[in-house]
Amino acid sequence: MFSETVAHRDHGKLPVASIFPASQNKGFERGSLRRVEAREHVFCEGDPRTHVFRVEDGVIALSKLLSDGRRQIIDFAYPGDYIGLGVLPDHVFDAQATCSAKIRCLSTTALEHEAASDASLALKLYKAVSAELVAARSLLVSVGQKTAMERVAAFLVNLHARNVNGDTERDVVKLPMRRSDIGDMLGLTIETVSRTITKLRTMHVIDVINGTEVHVLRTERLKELAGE
Amino acid sequence: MFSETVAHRDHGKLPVASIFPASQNKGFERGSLRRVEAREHVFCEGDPRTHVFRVEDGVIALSKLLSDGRRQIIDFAYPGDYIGLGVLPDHVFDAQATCSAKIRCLSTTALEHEAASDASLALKLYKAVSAELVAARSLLVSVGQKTAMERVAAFLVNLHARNVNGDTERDVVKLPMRRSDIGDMLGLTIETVSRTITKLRTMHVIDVINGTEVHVLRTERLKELAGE
DNA sequence: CGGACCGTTGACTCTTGTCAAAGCCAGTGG
DNA sequence: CCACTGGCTTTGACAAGAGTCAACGGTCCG
Repeated sequence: MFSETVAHRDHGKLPVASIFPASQNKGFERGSLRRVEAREHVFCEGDPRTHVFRVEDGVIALSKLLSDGRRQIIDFAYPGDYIGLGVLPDHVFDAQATCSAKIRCLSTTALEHEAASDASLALKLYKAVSAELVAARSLLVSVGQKTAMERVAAFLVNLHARNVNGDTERDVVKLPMRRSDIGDMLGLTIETVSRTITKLRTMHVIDVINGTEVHVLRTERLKELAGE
Repeated sequence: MFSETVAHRDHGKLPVASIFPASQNKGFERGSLRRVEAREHVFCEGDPRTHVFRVEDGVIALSKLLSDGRRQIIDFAYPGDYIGLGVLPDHVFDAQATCSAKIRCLSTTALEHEAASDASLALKLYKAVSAELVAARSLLVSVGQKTAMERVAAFLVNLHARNVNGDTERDVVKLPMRRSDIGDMLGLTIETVSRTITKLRTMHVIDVINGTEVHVLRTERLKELAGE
């Protein structure tokens, strides 16, 4: 069913920043590593929330589905990000790899048990979720108020700011997801996403290689187009 | 003429809340009460985050502005809700009363100092922010994927579920905000909001008294229209 | 080579936005 | 008491941005 695609072997150093205190971790750092193929689900909405995951490699799309199949991607989780935090017993969204990925699995019960007596850990959870909240609201502003051009530009600026490539190729933004993923995140169709990217190309603001690698030619112009 | 047009961003007049000793502060219990007139700002984006507030009465709209004036309301805070939680030193959105309101002011520094050594308080913060995150993502799904009718219906269902009126008048939903506030939350214009509400009336799903009091006539139908 | 999948492009449709005018209600002042 | 004013909502006519449907093209892989 899932064909074996060739693994990325080139993943560089992983972000060390962890919400789990190294000094007193009860094995949190060593949760089992799991490989997830492109399009494979890590978990679905409604699944019991037995684990929290840290993305080690690849990208995980977090999404919610309507009954008729419409999908809203609420976040992309990149290496170093945690997914599945929260206080509810079940997951409230789907998590699905957009490309081949690796994730570390961490026990929810152990985490919560630890947090109940460790204020600094609880505060780290607080901060992690607060950061997610800021991101969600930022996306909400895009989707609620911006034009297609502004949304796509803001999306690219956002990816650009993450600087996933490290210092080399500062102005190259990889798009490790399909047009449909971008569209489902921005509340646009794949056709509109495609047309908008084409327009950015004709405006010489970006260049696109193989449809997946965006070269930002005019950063400031792109930021202007992102609409504040 | 002393009507409520006090306040375009008059946060310079923000009264300083009294700071209760941290030792007595079980996090959320104390703080001075402040009255906020309709349209008055509690704080603005960029203001130093010196206080967290609990809504005691009325409704506070939390919003973000684009440079050209477009506004996205990211949440309505009702009595019992907290506003201004987070980890950043400054506020990242505006908070503005949609109608006359009362709020309790709580010192940020006292709260954070307390939370640093009290895991249960820190966990409460974690849970409060997690709940905000769930709400923000739910709104994101509406704005990103739903039609105008579905958004308005979902908005009404959401208010209906809060059951602000207590047990009496279970199917009456007060709208203590303007059409422009609803529109800015749902990513619609006031005209579209108005037309959609009119359509719901002609469908006999709701009835509207004085434009501000919605009687839900067919709850199930309204939920269907909300699109899952 | 052929098929599956994805992205691009074009023609056309339609929901929602824009602009404009009228209605409604509350508060005010003659 | 009633006309006037201002803020907000409703309604209508029209425009436009994004969606829909369809065809084509490129790439990967068996």
